[in-house]
Amino acid sequence: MSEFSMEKTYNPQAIEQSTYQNWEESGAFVAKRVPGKKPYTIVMPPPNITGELHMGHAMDCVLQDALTRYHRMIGDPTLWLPGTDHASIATEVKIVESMAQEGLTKDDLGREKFLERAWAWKNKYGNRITTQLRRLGASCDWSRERFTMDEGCSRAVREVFVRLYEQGLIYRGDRIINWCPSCLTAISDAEIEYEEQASHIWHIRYPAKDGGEGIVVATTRPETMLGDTGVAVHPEDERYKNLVGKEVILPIANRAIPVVADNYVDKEFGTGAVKMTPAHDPNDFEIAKRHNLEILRVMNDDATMNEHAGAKFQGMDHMTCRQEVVKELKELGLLLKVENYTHNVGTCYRCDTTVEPMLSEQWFVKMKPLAEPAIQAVKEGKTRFLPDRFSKIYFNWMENVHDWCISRQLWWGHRIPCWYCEDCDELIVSREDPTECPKCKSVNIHQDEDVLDTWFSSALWPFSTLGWPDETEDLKYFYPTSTLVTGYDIIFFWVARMIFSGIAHMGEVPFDTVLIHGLVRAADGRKMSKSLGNGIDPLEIIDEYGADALRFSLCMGISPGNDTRFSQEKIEAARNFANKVWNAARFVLMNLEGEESLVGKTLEQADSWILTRCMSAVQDVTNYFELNDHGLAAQRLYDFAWSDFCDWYIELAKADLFGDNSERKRTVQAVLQYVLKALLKMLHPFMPFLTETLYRYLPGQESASCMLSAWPTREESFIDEKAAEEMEAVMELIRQVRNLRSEMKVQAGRRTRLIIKPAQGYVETFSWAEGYFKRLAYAQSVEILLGDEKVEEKTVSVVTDKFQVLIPLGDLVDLDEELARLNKEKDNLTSEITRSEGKLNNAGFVNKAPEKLVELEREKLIKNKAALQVLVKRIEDLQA
RNA sequence: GGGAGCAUAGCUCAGCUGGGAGAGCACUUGCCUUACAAGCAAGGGGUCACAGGUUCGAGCCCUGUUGCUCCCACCA
Repeated sequence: MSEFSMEKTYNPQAIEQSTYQNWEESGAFVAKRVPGKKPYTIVMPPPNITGELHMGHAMDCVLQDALTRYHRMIGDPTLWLPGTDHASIATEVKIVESMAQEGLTKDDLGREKFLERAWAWKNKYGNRITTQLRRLGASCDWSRERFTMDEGCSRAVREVFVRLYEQGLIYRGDRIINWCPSCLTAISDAEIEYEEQASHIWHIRYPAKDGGEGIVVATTRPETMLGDTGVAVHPEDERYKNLVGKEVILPIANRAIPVVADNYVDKEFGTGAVKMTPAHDPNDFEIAKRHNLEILRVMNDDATMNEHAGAKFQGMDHMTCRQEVVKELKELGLLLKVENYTHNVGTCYRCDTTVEPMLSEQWFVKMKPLAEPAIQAVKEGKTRFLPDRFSKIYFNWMENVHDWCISRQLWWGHRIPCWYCEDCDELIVSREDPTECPKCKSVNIHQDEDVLDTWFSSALWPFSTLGWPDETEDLKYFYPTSTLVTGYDIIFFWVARMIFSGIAHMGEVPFDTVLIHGLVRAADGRKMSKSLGNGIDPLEIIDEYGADALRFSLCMGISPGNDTRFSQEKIEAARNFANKVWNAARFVLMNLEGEESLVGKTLEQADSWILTRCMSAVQDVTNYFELNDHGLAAQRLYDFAWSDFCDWYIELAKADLFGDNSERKRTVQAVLQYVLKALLKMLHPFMPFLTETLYRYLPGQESASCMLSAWPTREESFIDEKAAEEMEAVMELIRQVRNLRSEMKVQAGRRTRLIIKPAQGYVETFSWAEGYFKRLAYAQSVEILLGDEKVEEKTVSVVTDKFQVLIPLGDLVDLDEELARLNKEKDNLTSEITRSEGKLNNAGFVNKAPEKLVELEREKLIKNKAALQVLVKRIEDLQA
């Protein structure tokens, strides 16, 4: 035995940082273009620089890293491109918050100073994030790291904006947009979250101008009536036919407004009459356009009422105004009814403030022409979603998409490349910053104050990061990318937009496969969130349990697209597994004497068994990686490592390792080495630190780096099903003996004789396995009985289709108990036989089931019948 | 209003194209057996939500029902 020494317990802290540094410095993460060879490419969903990484990022990162490492090992030129996102609104909100603690506002600083702060923020948090990714073990190509606001990405943004503008796909116009009164910016439809709120629906009478009853409208936002410029009814509504074309008086404001007929109105809902507030409701806006109604905005940007609401309400917050309006209507006797009503209220996804639909001049992307080819591409399978059900979500969104509001009244982001001429009103959209108006040559031009929606730049990520609009070598080689790994929560925000952008600007979809994963939830199933305070910091977990344990716990037992819960038990189980692998390797390494090859070795059943199992694991794990199913791959490895390799083969190997047959010893050393190496390689995508460390301890020249080693392949010559099956029989006997001893409460250390009567064909098998029985089944001696000899001693026994084993236990044997046990066994066997016979007597089964299955059933029946015979005889003997 | 997911052991979840229900944790029992007590061995525990249907055969496919979760949607 060598002087080899490893800690008894795996200590990840001791190795992780230096291992990572070693990888990174070696340049092993840097992707190389290999002409003629198809690359494997992943662009990392860039984390926001708003703060720290959370568990969701960790999961996303780990899944990508596992795929990256797998593909690197199977020999693909592999690129995993990392980066971060400026996250315009989210970051700006954070910065404004931090400024508020110093008593500062944006206006105190001014745009320039504010942007200085923002860049400082970016440097701080951007670095923090990349550090965190390194701690997780992310093997991404840092030499290609990008930021959505770096020079290249900004150039791409500008190019796309100008192109789309030139193609008429970007336009500026007055539309109803979602306005966040707290962030003071427009936001897109996708940035709204709906919350169900208990509220009321107010029924208000608008008297007729000619003094008649007028009309009753229903509304959930009474304060907006101040901006009403009409009332709409259904054209076929008999109740209101006589009012259409006439005017009613808008109470409080005392303005006369027309009643119009429009098909949009639902006769059945409310009173069947809808007040029209075109400046504060998208539907009303559309109807107003059809009927040339006036558009009157009554709210300021901060959701207070403006001068159009009337002197009484001007400057009042709209919710206060609501109360006042209701009060006044009541006094006027025009408030007919107040009903309880719950409805969905849109809120800002960044600050949770209720958004107000408002008329505003903004920039938009015309979506229809972009969406159509994007729908087509996924329908044709050019990009496939995994799991497939997410393509439905994608289609549903794409097919109903509205024009995309892309301008934001913020400072942190890509400034809109548009200038206005103050002299001739010319609008200049340009790739280069203009110095004068191209039309009137005036130098009095100023740039649009707004920035672009943050998703405008993320939409270009798969190609802007590779150098577009330049035709770089990277772009030509790595685009389109292979797999996009992301959570289902950003399919609309991001995935959909990347797909149409890729098609529009590259002429090709950006990736083959979109692998969607679920959310990481807290142990109780709730979402991890800052407001609940139940978030878990991945770094804390790494500090305590190690990165590999975290990684494995995020992969084990997950299924594609489904949420998973993060719990103490899971991380501990993963940590224990890492420790198990560590110790298995420690044991193997302690018992090696240099490299030992399998070439020329004579394998015994146990060796063939583990090699056959190993090949099966190689095949399965490879297959699971190809299917992008991390959960199954991790599970398969766990079982193979723990059950097959540790619990069985290492235990079986001890007999030879500690024995005096040097040839056997060397064979077992070779097998242990081979299987351990294969195991470490397959585990590497999940547990890179542990496997890399152990791998480098292995003797042999291939062992410079696990990360750069070749993925194991299925070696047909190692597969010996017959030997494996014999070994299974031996293992079965060992289990049965252990079971019997346990049931009989045999003292743990007590050794006994084993008397084995092999079934036909198993004589050899059990003869050579004597050593294993001694070691693993507490046998003092093993007797193989070939005939029908009666055993006179008091024994307990087990009968299976492969053997009968008898254990003389002297006083421990209670004859009645043993008989009862055997009779129970007999019942089991009998019912098994009945079941088999029933199946085989069923013409349907015999004729229609696969032949192989029928044959198996027949064999089973024959074996069970034989076993039953033995059992019956045994019972008779005992009773005699 | 539309769509999706989930329902399997006490808990958390696997279960590939249908062919005798699995893991981890928890629980019971016995073990410090010279890799590992973060361990070893053995064990208990499940009408696979419910009702129909297809099939020789259903946890798996089809229809419906119930319960929970989520997403989308401009009904005032």
